Amino acid sequence: MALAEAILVCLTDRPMSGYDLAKTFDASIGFFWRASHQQVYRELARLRERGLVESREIEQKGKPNRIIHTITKTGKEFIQAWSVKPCRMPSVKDELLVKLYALDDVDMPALREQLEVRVDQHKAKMDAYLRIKERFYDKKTLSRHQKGKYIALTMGISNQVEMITSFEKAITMLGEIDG
Amino acid sequence: MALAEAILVCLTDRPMSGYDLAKTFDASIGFFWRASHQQVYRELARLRERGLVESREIEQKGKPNRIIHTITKTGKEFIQAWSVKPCRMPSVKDELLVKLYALDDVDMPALREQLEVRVDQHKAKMDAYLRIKERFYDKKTLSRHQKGKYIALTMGISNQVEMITSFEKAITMLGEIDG
DNA sequence: ATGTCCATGTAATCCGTTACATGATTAT
DNA sequence: ATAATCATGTAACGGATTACATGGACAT
Repeated sequence: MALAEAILVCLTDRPMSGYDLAKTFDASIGFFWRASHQQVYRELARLRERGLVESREIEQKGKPNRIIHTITKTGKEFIQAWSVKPCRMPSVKDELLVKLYALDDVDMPALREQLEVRVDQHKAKMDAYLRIKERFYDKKTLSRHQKGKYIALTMGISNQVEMITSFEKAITMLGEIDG
Repeated sequence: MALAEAILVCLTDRPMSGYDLAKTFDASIGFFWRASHQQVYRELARLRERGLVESREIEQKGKPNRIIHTITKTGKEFIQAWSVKPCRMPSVKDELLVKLYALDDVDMPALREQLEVRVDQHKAKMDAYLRIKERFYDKKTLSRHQKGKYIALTMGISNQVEMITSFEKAITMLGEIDG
């Protein structure tokens, strides 16, 4: 239920359209909270109803008009209040680990291939994060505003590294069983 | 959408009641796929309709009757087929990282406390995993059936370790900003 | 007395995914 | 020609969460 909050957080940075938001949920903040464009549009409608954002249409020629959403004072109070509330552990749901867990009843070559695909996916993510880190966050000049994003990104990177090494180790351990 | 599969995987181990399943989704397999007892009961009804499990009631005195679910031949074929299909990346949703990301608009002492709570939660999880590993999986005598669970558990542990160190690092980095 | 364990579920609501829908502009 | 980008959404479905509901046994 933190989609509302995540959207408001994005809007504290600058006013944005639903389209812009959908894109940032596919990158930057999307590394910690994913959402599709449909979810974003639906949630924006709700936020508007609750008075947490204000929206105005901007005419464009040759392109569809944009609807720019701005966080309201109530919206800012809302995220302040949210920030103090304790939050839950993220729920774990990893189908690949379920397959590993079920090793006995699973097609082994297929599983091994899926593990390798997974390693590659984590490598791709890691590369993407590293590129962003190098491009946008020069360690010497970090404003407080950037700092949080920098720390979160750093955690994202070390998390990917850990995933890569531990899936690779899993592949080795599998090899030992029937190799 | 892998709850059905996760339940079937549990039932390959031994026939179980919904209550038993709900408990294992709160431990063992629940480390990789969480589900509440309501979800389990609903999914069991569907699996029965699809002929993937068979259920029979067992009378008890002094306690409510148990309904024991057994995986059918069709059920076993179903998980074989599932095991070959590629699976998705787990979706990331971590409210605490969103708060870190939004550092500028957040109550700092509250955030720091939440980070510390989080470190403790990961430590508790790690301890729980380690205890299970020691109790049930003696490295020298691992059947193929145990092996997958052992590898998955090992990954769970190193994942927790990584979380602990990287959240601790985040706390240190936060301290540097205004300490 | 109070609470926890056993064991089953229903109902309501909310969140997430998939598919559908439009239509001009720009790049290959 | 074909596809991607910009920009907005709706509709249907399914998964997840929260609350409600029952009722005996047993421990503190």
